[in-house]
Amino acid sequence: MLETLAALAEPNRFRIVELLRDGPQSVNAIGATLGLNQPQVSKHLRVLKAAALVEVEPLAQQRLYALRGEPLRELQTWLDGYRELWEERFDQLDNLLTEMSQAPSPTSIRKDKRHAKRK
Amino acid sequence: MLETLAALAEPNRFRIVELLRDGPQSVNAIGATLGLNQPQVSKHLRVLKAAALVEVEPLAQQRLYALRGEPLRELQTWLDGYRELWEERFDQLDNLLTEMSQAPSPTSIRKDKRHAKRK
DNA sequence: CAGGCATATGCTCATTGCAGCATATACGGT
DNA sequence: ACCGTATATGCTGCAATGAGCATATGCCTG
Repeated sequence: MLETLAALAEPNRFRIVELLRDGPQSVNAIGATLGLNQPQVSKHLRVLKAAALVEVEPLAQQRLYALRGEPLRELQTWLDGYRELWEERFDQLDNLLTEMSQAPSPTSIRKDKRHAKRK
Repeated sequence: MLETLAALAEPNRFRIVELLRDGPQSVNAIGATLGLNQPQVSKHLRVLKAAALVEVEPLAQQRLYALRGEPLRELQTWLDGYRELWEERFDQLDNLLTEMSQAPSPTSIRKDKRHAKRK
């Protein structure tokens, strides 16, 4: 997960991923499209491959890099655990503040109350 | 988007986000839970705030940091554009290869993970 | 099998980013 | 006003990382 995020966080790698969304590409094709030098493309692809975000298929002397969905799917799954943050209507922070604003003694701050929202 | 990814890609920040999933926390509470020094927590929170992943609400001398769903939602939306990669059955790479490989020599599927080391 | 194309690797340099420590600032209680 | 608590900021050192350039490796074709 962290590896996926780190791989995607780099601007050029992000662009590569977006480019590969439309189908596999050769290293040179990627470099030409994005205006990157070939060695740099290879290095970025190496990182993406280490993160399992791409797979390679040699074709003649070329290497066709294709996007792999699995890591992205895992990201999706992880994000699903946070859906409640925008799907549900109640604002945790506001609730908490409203709740303790009527509590006169702030010395005893109980942080966890009913925030356990099921997961 | 890139900022969101970069913010999440850092291990400790990732842990902070996961921690804040269960509700707002003060800086010290976060540090205590995750075993981080206070200054470092503040710095990480700064990055998270710059990425709009958290919001602050001052309470007495404390600052309560709460998770914001919006950036995560945007990530979700972005990922939705890649759903086809794992939801649909057809494999783009295989299609492409089959299509353009009228070359009789079968592109031998040898998945050699190790690069040939230079001698 | 020599030569050329496509890609990978090695090296250096510059930048970035995180951790640690010290210190500054904000706020509340006494 | 003074002190303690809570948090933020500044500075330094160090490790990681990306870009550029040169070069090695792999593979096809004549």
